[in-house]
Amino acid sequence: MPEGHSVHRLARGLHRSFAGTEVRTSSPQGRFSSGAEILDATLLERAGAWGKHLFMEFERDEVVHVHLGLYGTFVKARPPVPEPRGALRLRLENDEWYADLRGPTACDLVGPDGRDAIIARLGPDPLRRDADPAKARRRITGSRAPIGTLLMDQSVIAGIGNIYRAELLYRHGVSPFREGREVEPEVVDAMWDDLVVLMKDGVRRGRIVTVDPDDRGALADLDTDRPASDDPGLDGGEDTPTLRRRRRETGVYVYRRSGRTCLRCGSIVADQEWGGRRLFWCPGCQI
DNA sequence: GAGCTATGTAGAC
DNA sequence: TCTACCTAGCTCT
Repeated sequence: MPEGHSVHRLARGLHRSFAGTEVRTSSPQGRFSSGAEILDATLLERAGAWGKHLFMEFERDEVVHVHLGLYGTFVKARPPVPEPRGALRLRLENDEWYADLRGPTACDLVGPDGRDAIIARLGPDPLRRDADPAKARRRITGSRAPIGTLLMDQSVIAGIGNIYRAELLYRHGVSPFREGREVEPEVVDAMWDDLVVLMKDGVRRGRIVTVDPDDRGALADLDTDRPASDDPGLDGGEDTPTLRRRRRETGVYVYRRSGRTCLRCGSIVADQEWGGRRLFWCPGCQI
């Protein structure tokens, strides 16, 4: 599910399985046929991510840029390699692994200059060691745009999506409608530091959890009639539809919890359509 | 099984 | 501002 943490996780997985090997490439769907033909049997040197953008760098300065968009998937598995089905944009194969890319917004051969041009449009990425949070602070505290809009702008911070936006603003008590310049610089810095921790945790878990451990039981009580402590395996291991649902419900404070009770103040979590996306916030806690 | 919804962006108009 | 992308999890029947 493509917010920045999942793209980084994906890039690491592809790097581990394909870097240093000659990769067979194909585009059964046909929409990346020319690229797949050029890349076939070429050495993959590295895979990496910047925000929600994935880059696979091959020998001879060939670079593939992938953006999963809203519902793209890139799934890696061990052979036997199944017959292609559906709209399979790109398949990577070596002797140990194969990986199938479906439904991306972007899958292009861009070269080093194209990669650099894409990165130049992006703001600092909290998951990268070379990130400069001062750039994000300057963009936010110098803007009249609402902080809820700024956080989703990938040129301000790369990798945040709708969930991290909603949860980060909640955790810091900031209304999404407050102008960027009205948010104190020390609050922006605290939000950045928090985001680094949350997104690293997201990479490790493979899912977004923003609720502090002490709050999880209380939130589960609000969302269901049963205490969370009755549910071993809530934090991993066992995987059933019920557990998946309860993990999602207890993993976030406000995202897709509209109409439910805020854990901290008892207000009803609100939502509205805003800039083409659904916005979730607590009118009591976030000012 | 059908229908709905969504963690997003690029490009056309 | 609208549409394409055309997946996959969830809810309802």
